[in-house]
Parts: sequence; structure tokens; C-alpha cells
Amino acid sequence: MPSLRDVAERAQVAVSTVSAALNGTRPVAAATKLRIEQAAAELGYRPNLLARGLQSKRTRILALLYPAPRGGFGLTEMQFATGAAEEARELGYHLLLSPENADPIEELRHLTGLGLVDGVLLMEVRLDDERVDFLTRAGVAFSMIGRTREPGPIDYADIDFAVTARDAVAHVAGLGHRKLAFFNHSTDAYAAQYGPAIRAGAELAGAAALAGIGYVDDFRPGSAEEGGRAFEALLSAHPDVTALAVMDDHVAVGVLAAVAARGWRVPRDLTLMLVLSSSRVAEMFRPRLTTMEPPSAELGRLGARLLIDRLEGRARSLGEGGPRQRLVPCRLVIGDSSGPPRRQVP
Amino acid sequence: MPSLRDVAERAQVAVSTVSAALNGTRPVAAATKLRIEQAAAELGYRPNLLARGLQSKRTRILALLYPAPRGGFGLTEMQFATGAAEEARELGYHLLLSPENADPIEELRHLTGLGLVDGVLLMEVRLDDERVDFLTRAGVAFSMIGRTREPGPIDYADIDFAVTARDAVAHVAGLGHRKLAFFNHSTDAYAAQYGPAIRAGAELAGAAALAGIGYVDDFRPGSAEEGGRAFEALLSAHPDVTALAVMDDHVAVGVLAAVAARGWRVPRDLTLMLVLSSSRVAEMFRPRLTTMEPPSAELGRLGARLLIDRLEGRARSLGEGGPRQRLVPCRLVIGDSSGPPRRQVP
DNA sequence: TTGAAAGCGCTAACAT
DNA sequence: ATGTTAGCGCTTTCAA
Repeated sequence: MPSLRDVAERAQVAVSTVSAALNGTRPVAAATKLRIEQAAAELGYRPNLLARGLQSKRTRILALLYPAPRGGFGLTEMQFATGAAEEARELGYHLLLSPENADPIEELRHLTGLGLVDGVLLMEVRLDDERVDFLTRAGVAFSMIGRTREPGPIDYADIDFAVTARDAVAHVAGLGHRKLAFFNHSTDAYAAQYGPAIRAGAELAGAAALAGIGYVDDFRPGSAEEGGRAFEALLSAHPDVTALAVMDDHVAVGVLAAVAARGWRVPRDLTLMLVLSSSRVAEMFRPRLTTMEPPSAELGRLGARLLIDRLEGRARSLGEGGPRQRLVPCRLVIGDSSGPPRRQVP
Repeated sequence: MPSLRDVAERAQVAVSTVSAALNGTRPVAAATKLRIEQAAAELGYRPNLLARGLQSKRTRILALLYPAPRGGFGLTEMQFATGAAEEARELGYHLLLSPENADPIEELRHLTGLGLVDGVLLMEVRLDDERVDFLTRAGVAFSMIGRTREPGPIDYADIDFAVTARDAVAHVAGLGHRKLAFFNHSTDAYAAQYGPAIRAGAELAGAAALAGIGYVDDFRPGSAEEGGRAFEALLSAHPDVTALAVMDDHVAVGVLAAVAARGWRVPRDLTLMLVLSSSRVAEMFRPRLTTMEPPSAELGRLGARLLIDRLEGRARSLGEGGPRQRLVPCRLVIGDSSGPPRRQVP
């Protein structure tokens, strides 16, 4: 690999001039610049990132931190990662994939101590997240995909649960439904302070109230079987529920089975929709399920962009330099599982 | 961040001694070593990877190259990535996520020119893959997840299609089936030299022949609808087919619908199985589908390991230093869609 | 067994 | 407008 010196020799100038010409750090005579660029091109010169980073304290490398997938990574998580990687690449950055081990803080301490990364992108942020405290204290630049309970002045990109809930409720209310049920994530996820579960529940409740329709979310099945049972329990407790939103794909499977078992059909007897599931999953059901599809890749891109903006001080220049927090709603993808409410049995 | 010099001062020794003590590069008196380690610990010293890399030409960073997902990444691809990242971390390496843009070779030239990565992990390898030629010529260390038509002396980890096919055929033959059909990937994927599609088809044919059962794979539906139609076409052309394996989840959806439409049931009238689909997907069907689940995370891990072994010269030390090629079969996960053949209508 | 010093490839003062 | 030089933090001869 040719170095700056090789280019300098070939162009008959000093290394600092080459550096300046290539980086635009200081004015260089047009003629010299041309010679330099030509020499660099002929040699196939590429700046050595390590040398540059060692000197400038900037590597243009970002780390994406994620908990080692408990139940295996879903499509959604993957899209955060690929979205972030693409945005980073387009802005001239690299993305390091950093699975967390048992001790995320130690992991972070290690990672940031290496001098390898300029900033950190946090995935799977919990409502109370120790990683956030650590990074803040350590003065490391970071942004979140998702957010803590009180993000304060921290950059993040997250789902706009308020708008998502409003859209979901508007969808079912528009079809004429008067009472919506919601099967949130399992109690475990809820207890684990899983932000989306808690926010989705709260916002759906609010949106339903605002729209003046009934709302229930007492059930939190965690599997297909539990989903089926929860559905039956739901109907006996609330026979007037005609629309159901569920967070978990597997639960939807169980609900559909229970619907069929009692001789009902979707959407004739029940409007069923997914929340936070990709349309690729939704369309594997029959009937194809309506879903509120999360803007995963977009959130990944945004998270990366926010971080890079901050690193480059752009956050400060435009606007007042405060935190930049971006909310993106899910997209309503209407399948074949949405319809008017069933005629109530008398 | 404390540097080597800080540690050296605190321990009252020369920097070179600290380096030696911490890396075991040369003998250091036990007492000195202890002092040094203590000083390092007290200071919370972390070696600067950039400085080390600049000097040693080794960064312990690997790049995972993948084509920007055409139809979006599947679960399988994701697991390659997380598997590789975990293995890398456990072996003291970092993994860079590198989406390819329009020009993969230029991308590669850039990436390897930066001096940032020690080696490259190739995903989505096609039967003829220009990236392989480039890396070989450029003398860059790499390994593949998947393989070219003639991998020659290149390290790779791939699915053992022969064993997978044999297991799949044994499964259906063991249930008493005498004729198996296979819906391969769509013609597009086939034409795109997608290795798994081509190898799976070839090996299933071979395995069926060896087991002495009939085999058809004339159909290549690419969607649920095409899957349904293909199924009907299959039955009229080969009414004696009682077992069907499909590569594509969506196609399975269509087949199930067609089965139901003609008043049939799975597995009573048809044994249906997935090939190369994760069990998480398979269990979302009703009935739960039998699947040959790809060892994705394992392949990711192996790919990373092979590459690291080579980088550390371990490939050469043990054995004769030739390429290391690892094949791992899919795992048969039996669902509720496998059963004995239907009684043939006369 | 340890220390001194050179240098990896680059950036950024400081000089000219 | 360009050249000279001093490091960034580390590894690695070479001396002592």
C-alpha cells in the first residue's frame, strides 16, 4: 500500500502538502493540487485510517451495541442494524457490530477504552438503562434506537407510539368498531421494562379513550397456545370486543386457530391486526394480517445520522444544539384481516 | 485515557518493558511484571488499538461483506452476522458490518486499502463470484459463508447439502412416501447463481434416486399465489406425489391454501416440509411445518473462526495448512406436517 | 532482565 | 503556497 510519502515523492512535494491537498485542510495551488491528485490516483493511494485516527482522535467508526439476542434476533432488529450500517457508509463511517456479553458495562468500558470508536449506537434500550448512565458519565458520544423513560438531553430515534396508536385506533374505529382489545407482550417483557410494550399499551389506551371507543388490555399471552386461551377468556369477559391488536406474531397464530375453532372467520367475525410486526411477516398469514409496521431500517438510519451529526458538531451549528429526538410512526399496512364489526349475537 | 507511558511512569520502568510485560513478548521479571500489572489496573489502562495496529499491521478487525439486501434481509442472514460477531468477540476480534453498494469490487478495494481490516468474511457467495477473484488476487485473507462453484483452496463454511438432502429424503421415505416433489427457489434466484438453490435441487435429486423414491422438481413458484397454482399443476402432472418440500416460506403459504381449497389436510393428504427455513418461521404455520433448519449462526461462527485461524497462522500449523472447509447439515425439526402418505385414490 | 530509540502513516503547528 | 518537524501510542530492534 502506497503511503502519503510515496505520493509526495511522485508529485515532488512535501507530505504535508499532499495531506492538505487531499483533505482541503489548507489552500493549495491548483497546479500542485492537480499533480498530487494525479500521483495519488496513479499509485492507487488510500489514506491509512489507523494512522489518521491515531493522530486526529477520530476514526469514523461507530459501534452498534445490542444485547446478545435472547430469543434470537428478529427481522426488526436486523433492520436497525442494516439501516444504520447503510447510513453510516453513506456518510463515510463504518459500523462495528458489538454483541454484549454478560456484563454490558464492562463491555462498554472496554470498547470505548480502545480508542477505536468515535461513538456508540444503543439498541434495545430499556426504560432504565445503565448503559446510558455509563456513557453519559464517560462523556462518550452516543445515540439510542428507542429511549429511556426520561431521555432528557439524549439523542434518539424511536417509534412514535402516539401517532401509531392513533392511526391504529382510527383504522378500526373507521371500520365501525366500538371496542378494541390489545394483547401486549408477555408479562416477562413487560416486567423487563421493554419500552415498546409499555408505550404501545399506554398510547393505545389513550387513543381509544380519545376516539371514544372501548379498550381492554388485561391479557398478555406469550405463545400461540396462550394466545388462543387468552382470546377465549377475552371474549367471555368482553363479548363486545370486535377488534383485536396483538404485539406478538406467535400469539396471532393462536388467536387465528381459536377463531377457526369456534367457527368464526377473520375478518367477518373479528378484525385482527398486528402491532410492530413487519409486513413480510404479516403477509405470511391467511388471511393476510393488517399490521402497524415499524420503520426499523429508518430508525437505524436515523440513529446513525443523529450520532454522526453530533460527532461532527452539526447538531450544535444548526438550531440550538440541544438533543435531537426523532419519532417515526409505524406504517399501517392493511391486509385482509380488517373489516366491519360482526353483528353482535343478541 | 492513560497510555503505555503513564503506566511505565507509575511502575517506574521503560515503556518497552510495559509492552513486553502486558503482551508476553519477552521475559519480564516476575516482580516487575507484577508492578506493571498493578499500575495498569490502577490506571485502568487499555491499549490503543489504532496505535497497535499502525505498528503491527494487525487490527483484529474483520469485515462482514453482504450485498445490500434485495428483498430485505431474512432471519437466516441475520444469524450469520450475529454468529460471526459473537465468535469474533470471543476470539478477541471485532466485526465490521459492510453493506455493499452498487460496485462491490470498488467497495472491497476501498475497504481493504484503508488498512483497517485484517480479513474479510464474504456472505451471499454466488457460484461465480467476482469478489473472490479480487480478494485472491489482492492477497487479502478471507473466508466465505457459502461457496463458489469451485472453491479450490479457499476457506469456507457452508451447508452440507448432501447430508441435508439425505436426511430429508430419509424422513419422508421413512414415513412410507414413494414420491417426493421439491419446489425450488424461483427461476430468478436460480438464474442468479444462487448456490443453495442449485445445490439443494441437485442433492435432493441424488438422494431420492439413491433411496429409490420418485422425485420431481419441475416447478419453481416465487410467491404464495404461484405456489398454490404450482401445487395444482404438480398434482395433475404427478398425482402420485405425496410429499412436498419447499424452499420458500411464502410458497408454503400458498400450498397450504391450495391444500385446504381442495378439501385436503396436512399431513393427512400431504406431507409438507420446509427446506432452509428457520424453525421460528416453521412453527408459525398451522399445522407447524417440518423443516430442515439451516445452521445459520453456526455457519457465521465457523466462517469467522476459519478466517481468524488463517490470520493467526493456525491453519498452517495444524494439519498441512491447506484450506479448511466445513460443511454443516441442516437440522431436521419435525413439526405436525409430516405423516404417512395418503391412500391413493384409485 | 531492562532501557533507549526508531518508526508505523498521518495531521497540524510552525517556518519559510 | 509550501516545507519542516513534532508527535499520536504502540511494537520492536538493538544496546546495556
